[in-house]
Amino acid sequence: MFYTISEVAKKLNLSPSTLRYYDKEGLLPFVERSQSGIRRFKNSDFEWLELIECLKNTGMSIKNIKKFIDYYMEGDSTIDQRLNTIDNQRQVVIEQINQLEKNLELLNYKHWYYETAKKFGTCSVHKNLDINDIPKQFRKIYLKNKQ
Amino acid sequence: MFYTISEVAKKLNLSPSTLRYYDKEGLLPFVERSQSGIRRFKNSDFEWLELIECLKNTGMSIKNIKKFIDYYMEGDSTIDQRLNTIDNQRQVVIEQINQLEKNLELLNYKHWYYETAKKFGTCSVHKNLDINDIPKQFRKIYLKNKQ
DNA sequence: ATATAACTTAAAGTTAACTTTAAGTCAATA
DNA sequence: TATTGACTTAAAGTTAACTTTAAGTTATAT
Repeated sequence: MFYTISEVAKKLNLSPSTLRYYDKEGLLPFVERSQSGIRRFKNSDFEWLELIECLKNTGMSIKNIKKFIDYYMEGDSTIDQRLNTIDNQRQVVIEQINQLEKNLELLNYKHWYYETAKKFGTCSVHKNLDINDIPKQFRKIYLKNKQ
Repeated sequence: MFYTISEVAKKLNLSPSTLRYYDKEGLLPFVERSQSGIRRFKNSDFEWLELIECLKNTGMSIKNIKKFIDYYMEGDSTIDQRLNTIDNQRQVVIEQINQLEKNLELLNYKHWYYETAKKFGTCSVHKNLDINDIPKQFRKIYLKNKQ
């Protein structure tokens, strides 16, 4: 069972030209062609595309994704390098999640800040707020911002 | 207490030219200047810079950050819009974390895949693996990839 | 007073990751 | 057989977010 570039693009919510660009950059050396040069994507290609999307979405550059694909094309002698790349990226993702959770805390604080301001009709309510009016989880950041 | 652009850059791990670029794009209208035109950052400016970094790190464009700052400069009449922007971004971040956690699952699977391949010295070990050799959490994705 | 290091602006340059365009080929249907 | 729509490549264009450069001003230490 084969898929055309448009079918694959639709499935992955990419544009055909993006897939052609990936191919040009060396990310899809395993994709076969018909006699006349048309790309014929197999089911097993989707596993690769999923990994490429994963690496891309977690911030790896096209160039570094290509390095990984190149390792793959080299065969079993590069298992170590591929394991390293994966483990590296796992750490990257863990760090990204931690960072996003910190960002979310700040946004939660700002949500409370503007909710409160909305209730009182003015941001100046925050100038004379008692510490007990502030939800516990926001007290630290509230005081830090007051300095 | 005032800070120069280099001091602020150092504290935030940005370059001075990035801060000047942000200023040019309208992100720092609250930063004061000395008589001779040199930027004088106050302590309260750091709260803003922290929020700008937060919005930037969670994917908001400079243009949309500027919109938020513009709302702020307009005063209390824009509390609603600012609350909306914050709530929107909270949803964005929650979605990003969910996505990253999915990505991490795939990377964890690939880690196991290459760890196993490393143990056996070849990726072809995965061709004739029994279902019981596969950690439970990876069975679904393993079978999906096999098709 | 002078050197030096940090500041200023405006404008041009860079980079990554696409996206579009132009010109052409191929396959299926009326 | 002719048209239509999908495919192809190469190359140029786009966009966001910086980054660098050039030319000049200011503040501080000797």
